[in-house]
Amino acid sequence: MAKNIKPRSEDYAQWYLDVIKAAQLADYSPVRGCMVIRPEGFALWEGIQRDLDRRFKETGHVNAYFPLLIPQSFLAKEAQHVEGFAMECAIVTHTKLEKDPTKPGTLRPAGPLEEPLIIRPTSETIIGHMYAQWIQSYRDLPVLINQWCNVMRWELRTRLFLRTSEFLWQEGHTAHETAEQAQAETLQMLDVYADFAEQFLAIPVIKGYKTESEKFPGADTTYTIEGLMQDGKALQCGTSHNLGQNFAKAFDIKFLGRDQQQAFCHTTSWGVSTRMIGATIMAHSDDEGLITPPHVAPNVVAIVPIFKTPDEKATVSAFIEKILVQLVGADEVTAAAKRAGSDIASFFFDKATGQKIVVDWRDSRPGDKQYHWEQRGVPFRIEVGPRDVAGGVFVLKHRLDRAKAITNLTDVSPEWLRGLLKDMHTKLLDRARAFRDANTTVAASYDELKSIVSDKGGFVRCFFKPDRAAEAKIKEETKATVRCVPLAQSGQKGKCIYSGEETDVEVLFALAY
RNA sequence: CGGGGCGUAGCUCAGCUUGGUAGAGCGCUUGGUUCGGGACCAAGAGGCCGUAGGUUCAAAUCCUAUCGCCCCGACCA
Repeated sequence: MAKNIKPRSEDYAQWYLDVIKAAQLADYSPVRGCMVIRPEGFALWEGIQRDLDRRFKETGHVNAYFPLLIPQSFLAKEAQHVEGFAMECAIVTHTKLEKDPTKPGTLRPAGPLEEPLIIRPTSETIIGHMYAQWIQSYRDLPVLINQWCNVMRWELRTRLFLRTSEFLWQEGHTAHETAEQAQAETLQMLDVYADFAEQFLAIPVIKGYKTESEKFPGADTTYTIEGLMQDGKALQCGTSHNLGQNFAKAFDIKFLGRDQQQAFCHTTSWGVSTRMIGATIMAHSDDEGLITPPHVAPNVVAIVPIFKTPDEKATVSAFIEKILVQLVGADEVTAAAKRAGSDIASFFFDKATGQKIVVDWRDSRPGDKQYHWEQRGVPFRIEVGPRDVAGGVFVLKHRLDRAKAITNLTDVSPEWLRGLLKDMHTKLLDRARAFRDANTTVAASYDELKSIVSDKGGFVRCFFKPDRAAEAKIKEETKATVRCVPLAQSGQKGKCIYSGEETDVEVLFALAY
């Protein structure tokens, strides 16, 4: 058992932090609410970027970059937007520092700006401003741009990856000729996100739309993918907004239409953030530490040699080289030998994704190394000792179920490993889906909702007529919120658990991060 | 911003009540014995006790101020 990780059953929040610390994914920074993403954690983000970016390109989008700083006045142009973000904006008010004569050794701001700048909490406003200049005619549409960047929201309470003051994300911003096109784009990107979450990170998600009280400030409709974490709390994993003509009107994004009339564009925006890393951790990991879904894992296999004498080391090393040649090819083994490196040798298993196989030659005990790679979530470990070499086999250890399998060297090939990785992905997704389904409960009354939320947790599915006041009251009484109105509706009618009125709307309630 | 708690070695903390030469465990370095799931022994490096005042012969310890952090709530991807 891991001695540096608190079990989930004892303290789920501490477990989450322990897993991050043990896997060295992130660290606290000197600035409150901000985190340092360490190499192991950033590798996960790079994996997410790689796969999502491909999906964006495949759906016709291109990347661009807009500035970090936004004129303060921009934020005021869209009424709902101000309401939503004004409270959490960091503001730049000065252009330089100068020595403070009243306090020797300290600096003070100088050169006040005429108009303060805000650090983007999201970029609808500045992008809207630019789109207004770029779009003149229906021939300029659609505009399909994404940007990868950081944003800042001065959060009151922060948690590594799940909610930090500064976070990394991508934000797609599109402009369309018609409402139908904007709606199609919004739903298309929701599908992209859902498919990405399930097929890349093995996180099953529910597609739905947000109620009025939960939607993005300035959107007509906010769609969401909602995941369920192992403690029974929901996590919003990504959002796709149909902004209607709200921002087009606020930023004057107009075009001359096919009918020779000026018209406002219909715009969308959609994003996922480093929160996805938090979701991945919480959806899959166990009391032994991180479990990395195979597609995002920077290292897919860690090889641990076992030896005592120099002779044994030579024997084991030669055998490991055979394994490597069969997995990555002789050329890559040669190339890797030339790369400057530490005692941990690494070999590209897949050059397209950058995923590697590592061999841990560090001077420490095999047990230490097992824990080391296990806690970092490496999908598979291979153990090679003198006894194995004698039999032409090695020990394969599965991170997911911690199973051991004696494996013949002759079975090893890239297809063999790809099969293992694919199988692990399927098992992870199935396990998470089974958990989600087992923790989705139907409630027929408000009392049932209350008892499920407080006793069992998870998603509570029920008939509910979305209503701002009712939702506020329910949140006050149960802390649960409407996570979404699932797109998959039964089509039946029932009584709203709160008002008792007949409705055909079914929603999911849950406690949320 | 309300309510709690805490600032002492890289980390987790003891010492403070009742002032008197700075401590432990983990981690780190070196050497040896080890090595198939977190080894052991020995030696060693590492601290303006958050910061600034005050009381005192003497302050990590008492007093005052200040800064910062963590937890619980309100806000949120």
